[in-house]
This record gives sequence, structure tokens and C-alpha cells, in this order.
Amino acid sequence: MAAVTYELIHVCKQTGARLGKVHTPHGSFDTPAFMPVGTQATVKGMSPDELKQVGAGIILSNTYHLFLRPGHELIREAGGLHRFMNWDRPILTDSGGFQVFSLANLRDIKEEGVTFKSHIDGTSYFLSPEKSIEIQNALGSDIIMAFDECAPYPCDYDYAKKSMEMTTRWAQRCKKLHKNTDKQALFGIVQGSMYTDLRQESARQLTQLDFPGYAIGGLSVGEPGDVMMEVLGETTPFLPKDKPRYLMGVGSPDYLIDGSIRGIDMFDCVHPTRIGRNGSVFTRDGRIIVRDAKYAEDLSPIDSECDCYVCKNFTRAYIRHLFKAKEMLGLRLATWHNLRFLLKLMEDVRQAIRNDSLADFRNMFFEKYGYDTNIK
RNA sequence: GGGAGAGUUCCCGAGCGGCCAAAGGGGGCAGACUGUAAAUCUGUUGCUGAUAGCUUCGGUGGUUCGAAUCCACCUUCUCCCA
Repeated sequence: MAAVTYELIHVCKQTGARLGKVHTPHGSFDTPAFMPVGTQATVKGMSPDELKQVGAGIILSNTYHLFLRPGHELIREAGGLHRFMNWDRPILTDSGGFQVFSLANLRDIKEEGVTFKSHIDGTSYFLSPEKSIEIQNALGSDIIMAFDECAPYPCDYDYAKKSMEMTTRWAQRCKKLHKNTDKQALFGIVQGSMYTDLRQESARQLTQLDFPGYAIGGLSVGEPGDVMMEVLGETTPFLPKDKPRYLMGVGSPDYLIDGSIRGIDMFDCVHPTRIGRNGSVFTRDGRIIVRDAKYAEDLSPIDSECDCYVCKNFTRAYIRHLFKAKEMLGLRLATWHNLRFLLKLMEDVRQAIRNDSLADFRNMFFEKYGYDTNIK
């Protein structure tokens, strides 16, 4: 029995977006889904109970970071990542592939694997497809990711092609080593930079390897939004319809909606938590920087239409005060609201798919938020 | 009463004749953030009709082509001796 299965419930007649459910050993979650990121076995600033309160159905964590600290063996001894961090819903772990990109100045890529210099103390560590799977097996996450190379942007065709082909070979090696497929599902990752033919070839090669789910990586790495959406639109049709599709690293409201329209089922992003910690919050009328002086005496909630704990109990003036005073509750409240905002957005997206009205919803949301509805 | 030292732009604090509207912090203001090296980073912070001009470095008056920087007096504060 496969660890993870995808149940397609409905396809939006207006847009083609998919309403579904992903079933895992730790329960199911509705898709399209947004997954909060908890790199170091914690979504920064949020307790597990609070994450449930905002409606998180699955969260992310990170192989590379947990490998460095506290070490996957400790987490294995603790009974796995779920027990270690006291989160009983699904967890997806990224393979460390993104760190190949984000720690570009601290690593060295070879066919065999990648040597990293720890950002903590400079020690050299080697991460390979096999090592990444070994670590993720120890962590016990429900969905584990193949170790890939997330190429930078811009990237010339030649490099993108070689990188994509190596990512496929790495995916093969991951698959070969990963045994407990009834407890953990291994997803492959489509690469190919912004080149449609490479993306399609990558999708074809990975589909042949028959993974229980497919991710699209290497997007949202600095390219213009319309380029990303174009690449996405030309990639998802080449992925199996009976498996979940995961767009990695994407999480602004417009991309969540437009990604759903292009057939994406899962998203993750540090955006809501990071901008929250840095003083920005989502509202249905657009993003605001709540620490700005103009909110000093604003006694209204962050978003008067929001149903979250923060908006029901605190004002912009108070949250701004917390930021100015460097009080940690400020970061928490902003993070809390931002997560609820995106998770509620996904609830609305799913409802709109069910009603075959996602295009209408998109127009309404974009207009109010201040996005250009004519784009795409 | 005698002696020593110090007063710098919102604050602290560098500067000790021209390259000074004045380092560096802090604070303020604004912006960025998209599989987290991020409670981080960047810009800005005397005034204006602004590739230039004007007014600032306790006060007043000098020296000098030129002073936050040198001199005189005044003033406030700190420390030491009585």
C-alpha cells in the first residue's frame, strides 16, 4: 500500500483547477493546500496547537538543517520528527536541494553529491541522494523529497539541461535507496529552469520513474512572475493526473490562486512567516507594513474581514507598538495572522473550485487586493 | 576659595585649521523579503527655489584666505584639593 495517495474530487469547470485530498499515514489534507514552512522542526513563532488553529493541514521541514542540528539520529531516537516536535498531522521534508541553491557560496556540486560548509561552524558535510534519503527515513516524514539541484536564475540552456539530467539521475538513486514506501512517499522534482522543452523532458523522465507525487522546483528563484506562470502552465499538463503536484517555494496570494488554476495541488513558502516577522501583513486590500508610523493610532484590526485570533483581539496600533518595542509577541501575531490569511485563502479557493467559479473568485480577490486582473 | 577637564547635528559619541553638513552606534522614517544562514537586510535621517546655495558643533568677540577645530572673556556641567 502506498504511503500517500491522491484523491481527485472535482475539477473547476471555469479554470481546470483541481479540488482533491491527499491521504498520508498521519491523516489527510485538502488540496489545493498551502503548507507552512518549519525548517528547523518549528514553524517560527507558532506552537503546534496554534498551527492547527489557523488550519494547517500539513507542514514542511528541512533535511539539511535537521541533519546539521540536532542530527537525524537524535530525531530517530525521539521517535521521529512527528513526536520530536509534537505535530501529529502530515509532514513533508525538503531534501536539502534548495540549500544547493541558497547556500551557493558554501557548497560544491558533483555528480556524486554536494559538499556543504556548515553555515553554523564551517564544518564540511557531504549530502548525496542516498544521504538525503537516509536522513529523511530517520526523520519519518510522510512525504520526502528527492535530492535535486535547484538551478539559479538566470541559467543558460546548457547548464540547465545538464542540471536537469543530473536531477533525474539523482531521483533514480533516491528511489533506489528508499524502501519503506508504505510509510513515506518519495516525490520527484521537475527541473529545467525556464526552458519549456527541458521542463517537459524532466516531467517525462520523472513520470517514467513512477513517483507517488511530483514537485516543480526551480521556480520563484528571481524570474518575473509571468515567466514562472508560463513555465508552470507548460509543465503541469505533462504530469500524471492521478498524483499530487507540488509547486515548491511559492506562496504569495496571486501565485497561490494562479498556481491552482494551472493544476497545482500543494504549495509551500516562507513568505507569510518571514514577512510577518519583519513587520508586513496581508490584508484583503493588499499587503501593509504594519510597523509603519501611519498605523501608530490605528485601532482597527489588521484585516476587519479576517476570522483569526489576532484580528479578533488585537489592533494595528498594538501590533505596531510591539514591533517598535521589539517585543516577541509582535512577530508571533503577525506570523499568526499571515498564516491564517493564506490558509483561509486556500479554503476559499477550494470552495470556488467546488462551485466552478475560481475565475470569478480570482477576479474579485485580485481587484480588492490591488493585483492587476489582466495579467495572465 | 584653588586646581583639572568637558559642552558636537533627536540621543550617545568621533573629529582637534581646509578633503566637515560633520565618522560610528542608537533612535526615527521608508522599503525589500517567495522548497528559511533572516525577530533579517537595504536606503534615508539640518534647511532650500537643491550636480548648487544657506544655517549648524554652549554664548560673544577675535586670529586666519579659511575655524567644530586656535585665542580671550562669559556660561553650564563633572572631577580633585580645601
